[in-house]
Amino acid sequence: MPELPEVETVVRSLVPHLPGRKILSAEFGSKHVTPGNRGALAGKLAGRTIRAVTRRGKHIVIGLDEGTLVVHLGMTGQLLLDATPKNHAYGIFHLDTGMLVYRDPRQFGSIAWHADLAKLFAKLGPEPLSVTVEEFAARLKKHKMRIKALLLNQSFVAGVGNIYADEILYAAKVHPLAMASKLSKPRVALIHQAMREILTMAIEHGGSSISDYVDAAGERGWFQILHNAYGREGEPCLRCGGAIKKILVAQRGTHFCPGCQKR
DNA sequence: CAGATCACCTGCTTGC
DNA sequence: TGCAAGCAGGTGATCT
Repeated sequence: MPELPEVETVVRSLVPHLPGRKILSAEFGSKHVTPGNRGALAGKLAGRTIRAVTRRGKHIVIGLDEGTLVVHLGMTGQLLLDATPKNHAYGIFHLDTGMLVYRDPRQFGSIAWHADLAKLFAKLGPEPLSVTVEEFAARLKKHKMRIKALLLNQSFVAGVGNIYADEILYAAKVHPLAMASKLSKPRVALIHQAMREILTMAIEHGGSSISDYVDAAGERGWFQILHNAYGREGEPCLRCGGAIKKILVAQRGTHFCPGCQKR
């Protein structure tokens, strides 16, 4: 589910509600989502006051009066405010008023407490909505990788996932298998601009709900209706009318238009 | 370093 | 209808 626009939407839906609230207690029920000593984690959180909720890449960063709670939604994670815990609720935070529930059927997400955020984020690339075109171009030059694989690499830019990588390359008319370091300056600028526009528009639409993504209030996003490439295999390209093709790049399903996207 | 392969886990869709 | 295979928004380990 969750790439930068979805995580940003979840964060924005939490910001009006969480800061100032106190975590009275917490319970965790998955050794995958919360590896290690789950009782110790609950102990770390009990009594803490939430100061702020922000985002870094695909991570939800919940600043506490002592340390930081970092939540990653993996593929199917949901952070729900004042929801009744249903199946797959592997994290429950009892607040002074209401509760916060973490659901994650596939358990690929993670919940952890960190004293040192700098260490956790040391290998993360820049934010795609903040990185300048100059820095973006300079970083591209350093990698002999396929552009699609590079966009997915969180140490290159933090937050782009499989849906938005496809949409960005479609908008920029760049073939997903193009070699990153060999892209011309104008094409790099097109990718950079497309990245900004697509992610910004997706945030404005509350992200993309393909199957189970919802924000903290349980609201679905609407950007999926504006997808031009992702999930449109065999359907006509909205620019040239040719069929959208699906191939495998970096082991991920990759949708593009062979007619408009050149290497 | 690039990148392929596999693994983690559940649930939904597809094909026989 | 039933069942097995395939696939899914992510990431990290391991091997070539």
